[in-house]
Amino acid sequence: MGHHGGAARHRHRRLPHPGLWCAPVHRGLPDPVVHRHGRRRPRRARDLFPLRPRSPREGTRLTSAPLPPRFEPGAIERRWQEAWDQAELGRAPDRPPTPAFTVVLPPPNVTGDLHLGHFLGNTVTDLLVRRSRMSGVPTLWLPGIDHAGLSTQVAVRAHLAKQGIRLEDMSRDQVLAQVEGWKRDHERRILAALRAGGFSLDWSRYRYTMDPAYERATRRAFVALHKAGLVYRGERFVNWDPVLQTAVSDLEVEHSEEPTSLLYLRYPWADGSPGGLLVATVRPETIFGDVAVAVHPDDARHAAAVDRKVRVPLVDREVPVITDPGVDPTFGNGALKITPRHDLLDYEIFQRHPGLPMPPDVIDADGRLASDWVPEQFRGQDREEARKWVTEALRSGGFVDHETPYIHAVGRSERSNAVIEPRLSTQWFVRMAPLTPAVVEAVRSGEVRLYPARWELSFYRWMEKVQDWCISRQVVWGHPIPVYYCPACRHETAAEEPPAKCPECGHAPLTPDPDVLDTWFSSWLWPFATLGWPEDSPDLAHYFPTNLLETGRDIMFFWVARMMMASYYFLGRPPFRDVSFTGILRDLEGRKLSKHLGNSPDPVELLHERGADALRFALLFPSPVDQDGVFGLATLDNARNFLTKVWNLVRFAQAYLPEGVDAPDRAPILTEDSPLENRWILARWRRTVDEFEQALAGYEVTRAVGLLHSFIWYDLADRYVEVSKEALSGHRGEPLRRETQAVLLFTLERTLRLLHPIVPHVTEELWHAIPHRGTLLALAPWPRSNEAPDDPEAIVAMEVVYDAIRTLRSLRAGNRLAPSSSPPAWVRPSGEETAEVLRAQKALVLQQARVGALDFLEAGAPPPAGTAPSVTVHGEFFLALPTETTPAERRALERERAKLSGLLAKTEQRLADTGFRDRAPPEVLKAAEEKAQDLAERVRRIDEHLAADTPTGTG
RNA sequence: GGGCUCGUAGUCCAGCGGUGAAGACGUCGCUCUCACACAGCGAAGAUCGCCGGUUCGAAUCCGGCCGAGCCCA
Repeated sequence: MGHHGGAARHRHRRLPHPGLWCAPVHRGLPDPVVHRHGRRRPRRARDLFPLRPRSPREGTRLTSAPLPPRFEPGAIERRWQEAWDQAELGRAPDRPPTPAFTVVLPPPNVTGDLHLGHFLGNTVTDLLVRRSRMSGVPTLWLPGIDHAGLSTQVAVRAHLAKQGIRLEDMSRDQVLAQVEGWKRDHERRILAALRAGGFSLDWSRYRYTMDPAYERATRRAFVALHKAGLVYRGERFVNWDPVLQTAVSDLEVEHSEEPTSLLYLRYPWADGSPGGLLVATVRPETIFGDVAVAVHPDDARHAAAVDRKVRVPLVDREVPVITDPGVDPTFGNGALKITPRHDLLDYEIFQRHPGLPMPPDVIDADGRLASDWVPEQFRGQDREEARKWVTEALRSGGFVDHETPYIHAVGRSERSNAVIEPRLSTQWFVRMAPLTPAVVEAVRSGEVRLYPARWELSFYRWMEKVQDWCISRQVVWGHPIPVYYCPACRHETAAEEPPAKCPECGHAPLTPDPDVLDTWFSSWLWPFATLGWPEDSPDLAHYFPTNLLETGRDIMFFWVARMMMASYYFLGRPPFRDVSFTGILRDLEGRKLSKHLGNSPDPVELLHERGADALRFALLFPSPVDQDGVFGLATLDNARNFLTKVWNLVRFAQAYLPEGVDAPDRAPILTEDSPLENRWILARWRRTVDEFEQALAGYEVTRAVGLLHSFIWYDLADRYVEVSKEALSGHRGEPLRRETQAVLLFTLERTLRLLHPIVPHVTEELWHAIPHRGTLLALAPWPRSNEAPDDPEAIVAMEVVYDAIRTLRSLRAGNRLAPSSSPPAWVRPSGEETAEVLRAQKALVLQQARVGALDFLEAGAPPPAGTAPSVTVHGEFFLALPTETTPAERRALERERAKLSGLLAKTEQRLADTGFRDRAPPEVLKAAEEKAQDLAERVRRIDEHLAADTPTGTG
């Protein structure tokens, strides 16, 4: 494997690492269900209403054996991953017949391993990608990795240091060999992790930022920008990392506030007059590079000092006192020493005063004092160390007037944590200003949308003040800068291929630029370079612009913004339509999950312990994707419990579905006689699909997953299954049994399809355990809500029924009735509609509330004796009690009364308010009036019950 | 210094102008009822950070304060 040498020849059309994860690849699809334990399926039936008889040609699979009682993810996940590979599930067509849905994977850095954040982003993407694929849209999710130049070299450097080897002591080739080895190792681990997560990537299009074609694209971009004058070389202030000895970009510097000491130094007057000028500094070690002392022109305190000369302490060099508006008069004493090579502000002031001499670097590339401007005894000392020694010397020389504690803004290199040394040096830069307008306009016009949209503000703000981007790095690992210098005429040539001789003077050979490019200079081409740019490739035509970028907002500026710049510049089009920012995962203490803090579990380990599906579900379910989310082990337990629930739901269905059932092609046609629960579950399913889709359209993944979760658990499992058991057992007649089987199968099968993009493995397994059509769930058509009928009345009616059931159950539990007892109950419905529903669904109430009878009371009829009452929105319920009303029950009634009369008072108060009557919309007014009536009625009834006091006997 | 986000039951969070403030974990009862105790049923638990304003009406909008976090200099 090693390098992707093939990349240059044709586009990759092979699994990148055969043998990497697929032990022997199985030839066909795996046998779906070959479980050994479990009960034998009961019953047989044929001619199922309204299913058609099974026809053998249609690939319908039968339940071959019951599922084991417990869900064990390990073997199942491996099996289906192999099946998907075998089917080349992720592979996008070369010539998609219809517009495609494209996502590029943010390429993980070969620096390290995947962390949970990657898994979160990938799970969200896989959800959308699988859904798109099932919807019949040609779908491409393109994987790849990033060489991550500087950070990988730093990682390898640290790794070698542990063995006592200094990277700096190795030759360039040795370093490259080391880094290559590291890359191969991590690439293997990253790819194995991606696969274990069940992510349906198109491995045939796998890319690497250093494969030859990609390198060529990077060179093309550089040369084109160079030609356009947007890439230039110049001596500028850069952020210098003295440990890694390279320049880094502004974004790679992390700012923090650190305590230090502010020294007030007395610079003696050059003419020998007593006293001197007080100059405050936190960096006394740079004193040797001073060329002036500056004060603000309006600063009256120092007016007399202007144009005089002072002596730099310790070296006695004479420097002028100058004025410059850039001086902050509130800092220290208002006098600033000017060290042009070691501070950006000083440099700017220096440039406005042409008479000043340019000093040498008094701090060299590795952060040590150097140059003949530095007294011999300090040369070679490290900055930190030198600060102490110089301070000491200043003190003993009597130059320190006083010192104060000071909070200093310090920039540290993201990679080495070394304090950044601002340094004047010759580097390559990208001119950003010409690249930003198209990008800002894209977001403003909505051509590119950010989710959540509130990040747009930070986006604009950054764009407005973006500085030129330093892209040269003085390291080994990376894309060489494609510039060649002529030793003879000094001409510099930027070219995609090394020129044989100097195009100016014909001299040969030329000297290549020794530096490499910032990693992001290749990453910013990712969405189109992976599709074949700069070639006019078919993939670019079919799959670009991409539809979605799912990434962390920590790289919004590093990557997202820059990709947009590159894409608009090179292709004149956006790189993607939607950008969805994944939240940041936190632990229970609210800390960011990070390797550094040691609070970040290894996702691969979790995955092996708990299964990919559980991990995926845990990441999506309680973790707001657009906010930051909390991740803990409780979350994983939750996920496991849910998956077990689904598992058992299918086991239940298996047990009640007869042999020989065909897959549900469409929803069963219900009739006038169909029971409420069948109408209801289909209507609920339909509504769930609608809401699910709506949530996903706005990338509200958490909400979408939550909707499905509660539908499955509370509607399907808790209610429908419980209610339909009677019918499924055949106790309500054969036609109803067949209809209920059909409804159950349809709902379950379609729900597994909906759930599949979230937890693909277990749903694939379960789908194969029930009648279905097709070879893989992953390839089954995406459900449409209108497959099931809309039936709002059924939904309302079921709420009424469950209110009754809940009320009666509560009375049972509150009065400690034996579970086996089934006392009679009465209801006085609050209205005719409720009465009608309850009358029609009486059997359902009896069964679910376990009451022996439910009789309806007339409006004026006295409450039955010996009963416990409860009053709800839908009516008064009475449950016969074996004994008299308990004090506990009386207390419950009193509490209910207090609550209701409180509400009533509030509502009446509102109604009495003329402002409310005049200004509130009529429907709100009406609702309030009805509510007041209802509350008053219920309070009155409770009062009746309380007044009746002791029941007269047993019902 | 500039900007952004978040403070809702013991914990995590939903709701973002009119619903008796949703759910999950945890807690407390009762059930090992023939898919599931990784479960079911029932119950308790919240002055929606504090102060003021706008409005007929505020958890929801505005201002201030207090607390937590993030980003940019």
